[in-house]
Amino acid sequence: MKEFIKVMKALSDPARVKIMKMLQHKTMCVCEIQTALDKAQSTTSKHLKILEDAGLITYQKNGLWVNYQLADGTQSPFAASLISHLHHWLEDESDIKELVRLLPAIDRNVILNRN
Amino acid sequence: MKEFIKVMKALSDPARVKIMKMLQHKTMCVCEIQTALDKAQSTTSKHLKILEDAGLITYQKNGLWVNYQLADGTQSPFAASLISHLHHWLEDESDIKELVRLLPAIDRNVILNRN
DNA sequence: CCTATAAATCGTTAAAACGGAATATATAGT
DNA sequence: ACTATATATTCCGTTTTAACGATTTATAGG
Repeated sequence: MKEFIKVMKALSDPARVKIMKMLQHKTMCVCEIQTALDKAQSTTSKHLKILEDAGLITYQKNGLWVNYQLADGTQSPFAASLISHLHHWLEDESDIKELVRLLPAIDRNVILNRN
Repeated sequence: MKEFIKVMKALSDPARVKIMKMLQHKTMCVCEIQTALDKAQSTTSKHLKILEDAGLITYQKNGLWVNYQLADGTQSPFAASLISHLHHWLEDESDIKELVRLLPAIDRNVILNRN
């Protein structure tokens, strides 16, 4: 029950759902996700932790960067099912479509003025 | 998005998940659900309203009684999907199994000392 | 070792969620 | 009309959640 509640709670916040929808398009670092959500860095980091604890996302460290991606669902059957459904759910929502449209422009090198 | 969040939030509380699992076995009135959950009447009533708003349950009035049952999911595709998954999800959880085991003994006539 | 920097954690505040007691509503029976 | 009663709603205290700024941690590079 706890595990189920954890997954449901994790997906009960619009910012976290947006993270899931973005990660279905590409792996992203914290600063990229933060930019896309337009939230503080600490806020973004906490949302990511909640999703990770629920088994919905995973990360790989690469130097200073932490790259987040969708989990494969092996941690939790509930997470697995919802990850799968989310691939088609909310695709027609205008805010999600807008978010996805802006995704290609969101790049860590651009965000941090490098090239 | 709002509709999705509403469904997820509705299923983010153990008491409400228990209600869903009980209703998959039988239609129940508020006083029966209240007894099973061991919560105050007002609390129970509020949980039911949240589930109903999310399209997860419906009710039929019958005199003084209000009989709640699982929704058919026509109100929301998210609700439909989760109602369906919940039929097999959590079946092995000990607290759910105990709840279901006690269900046959929970009867409005017994609760209200009649007959 | 020192500096820079991406991300995580801590401290605090405001808003939302949950709980129960008390009250209101609605319907059945007299 | 009056009473009884099953459920809904209101009010209020408590707990949880989300947000941000500030600080800490961890790693890369000089």
